[in-house]
Amino acid sequence: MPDDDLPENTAPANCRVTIRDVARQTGVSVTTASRALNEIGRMTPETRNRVRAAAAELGYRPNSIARGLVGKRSFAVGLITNDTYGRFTLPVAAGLSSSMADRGVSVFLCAGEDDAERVKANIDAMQDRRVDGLVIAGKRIDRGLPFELPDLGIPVIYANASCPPDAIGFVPDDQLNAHMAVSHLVARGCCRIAHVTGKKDFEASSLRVRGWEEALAEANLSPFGDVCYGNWSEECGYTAALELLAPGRAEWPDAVFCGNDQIARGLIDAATSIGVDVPGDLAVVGFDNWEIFAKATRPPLTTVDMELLELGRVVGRTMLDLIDGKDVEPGLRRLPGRIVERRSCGGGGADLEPRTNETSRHGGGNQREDTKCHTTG
Amino acid sequence: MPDDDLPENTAPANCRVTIRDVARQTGVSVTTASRALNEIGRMTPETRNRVRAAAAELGYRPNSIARGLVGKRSFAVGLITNDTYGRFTLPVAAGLSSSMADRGVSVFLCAGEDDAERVKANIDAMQDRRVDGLVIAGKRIDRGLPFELPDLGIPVIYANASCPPDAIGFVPDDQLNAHMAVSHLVARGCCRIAHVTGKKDFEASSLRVRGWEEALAEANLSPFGDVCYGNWSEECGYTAALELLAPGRAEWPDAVFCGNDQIARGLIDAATSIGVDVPGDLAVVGFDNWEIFAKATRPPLTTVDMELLELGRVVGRTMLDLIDGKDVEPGLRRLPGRIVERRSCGGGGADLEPRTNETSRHGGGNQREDTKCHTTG
DNA sequence: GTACAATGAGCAAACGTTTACTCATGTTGA
DNA sequence: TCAACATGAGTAAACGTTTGCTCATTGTAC
Repeated sequence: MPDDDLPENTAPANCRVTIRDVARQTGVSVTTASRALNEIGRMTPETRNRVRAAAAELGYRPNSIARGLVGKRSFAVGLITNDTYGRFTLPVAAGLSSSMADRGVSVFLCAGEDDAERVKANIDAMQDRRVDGLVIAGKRIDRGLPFELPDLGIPVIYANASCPPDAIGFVPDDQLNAHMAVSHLVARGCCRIAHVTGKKDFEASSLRVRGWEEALAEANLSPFGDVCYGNWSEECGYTAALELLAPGRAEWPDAVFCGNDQIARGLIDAATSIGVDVPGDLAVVGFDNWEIFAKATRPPLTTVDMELLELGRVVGRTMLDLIDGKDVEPGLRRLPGRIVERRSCGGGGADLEPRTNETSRHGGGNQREDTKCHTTG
Repeated sequence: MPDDDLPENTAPANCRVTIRDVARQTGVSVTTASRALNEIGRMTPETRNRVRAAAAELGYRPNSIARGLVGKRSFAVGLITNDTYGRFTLPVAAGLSSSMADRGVSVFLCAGEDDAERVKANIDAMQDRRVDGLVIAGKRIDRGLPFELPDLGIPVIYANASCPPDAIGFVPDDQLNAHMAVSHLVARGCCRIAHVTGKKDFEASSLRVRGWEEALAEANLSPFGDVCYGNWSEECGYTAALELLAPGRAEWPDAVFCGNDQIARGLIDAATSIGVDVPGDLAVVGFDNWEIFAKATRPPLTTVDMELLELGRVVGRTMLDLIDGKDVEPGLRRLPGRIVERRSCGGGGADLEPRTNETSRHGGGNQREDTKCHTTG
């Protein structure tokens, strides 16, 4: 005959303790146990504490699957990404994951790989799992899903990707970030600021160009020459530098704002190779704060950090709000980054290193100090 | 009065169609519908087809949560990683995800961030979700979890991380990969092959050193000088090159096997800067096939690809076997990579680019062709 | 002393599947 | 002709929670 009215638990060792065990141990019903642990319902503090104590003693942890089946929430979200390389997605994913984990929400990682069929299959799988929300993450702010997303009945947030008009999206504020970078150069006395960037058809490029122009205009300066477009590569920075600093030119730039850190790297290498001192003769600011590049340049690179980790966290927090049913204004939000100061714009950055003693083509002086800046004003 | 004996489905639009709907539509019981769709049990082909048709028509997709509750499987695995940067984890994760996705298994991404508490919390969360298995991924083959993992009652696989004696783990075969890289140099006629690598206390370093020695011994060659250890950085490659190629030396190497692509990058830059032609005077092979570096060197870098994506796939397939109850021999498996040929060892690689016309310190000839190789045999 | 509200707790249904059993209906073999 | 059996399909329990409802008890106001 059984000791209790509840059935014996004869489960094998690997089977976890359920709320029934807690209830039996405490001598209350499953209902009461559930309510005690979820801090809902009315009951004697004494009962609540007894249930809690039993749960702790038994090492009870609620089964998320069962909870997900009965409740409306699965406490999981899906992250669909086409960025297999992970350069942009991973910080976003890490931020998302950490901000969700604190609230008991887990993240499914789905590698879409730019293949529409695969993405569809992943989204189906996420629906089958009844995820509470979906994050679509990309590597380009002007590229989104390869197809229109139907109404899934769950919140969707686009992260670092383009999103439909009425959706909710978060991207780095490229224009503002560029503005910041250029203003940083202006504040350090630069007035002939060139811009070397990536492919022209990237929205990121055109926004950064606009930020460059805007910051210059704000300082009553004109753009130094035309924008040098390239393919985001180190080589294109190298080539652009040789052109910008060609001996035959009437005028040299005193600073270059680069569209990414690789370009900056190539540009600094080229400048150095022809005797132009960075930052003495030429200040350089990069974009991305990709440390593997930014710290490897001589001197280390002052650059823009897009704060993708924080972007991921914001996406996570917003998703939690949406899941909680709070209203969130639709639309695209552009999040500011920050300047990471190192040495390539002069001054002392965070990564102080012994100065190299390269001879400057311009006599080692800081050209910026010697030359009158003409303004457009 | 209801049209059917089954209750009306008055669910809102965002509520998905259940197996009851399929059963009702077909006029069979839920049991039969379930069996028809799962291809089990006995029934008329006609019945089975009718159920299938109804399911397709209604767009029925089984609810993974319900399925997970009743079955022993949740069709999900957890991926715990401490590699926030993602350089090593992301290919592994992508491979894992893709090989699992084909079998209907999703992957939870947990960013552990080297914080034991966080990792524990993540593992708890995964247990609460009743995952079918756990993958512990790392960025160093000689570092694992910050604590001993208790018996979870589910399969655990370590990927690119150290694992306890009786566990199952997969790592790149550093020794073999190094061996391949050096043999590649030997096959191209090099005989004074130096090795510049990262930190001495990394197991990856010592294994690669061993592979270097082994391949040399196999070719009856002696190591060229001592191993140059560094911190995996570009700068350390640069410095090492200046030392190895110093004018005062009695003998110069005719090849360098580098512990990663950044080192190779620095080394090639240094060599080029002092007039040593790569690959004319010096062949260089890297490690990692990190394209952003391997393709940016002049000439593009021949290097070792550790095939981490494939490693992830193998981990996935093994995990599926384990979940299916198949026996897998415990222990650490070392997986081979492959050489990616570019231009830094001579010959034509995949990434042909116009040759630069740098003048060689050694007269532009290929030193390797001119010099007798002394052997240890 | 009665009516009524507040309190503490339990019953049972529900979530959407899967699956061990049961059962009616042919079908076969002696 | 009847037992034994194969077949096709259904019943109901189970998975581990949550939650709407009910109910006994106690306290309170009239």
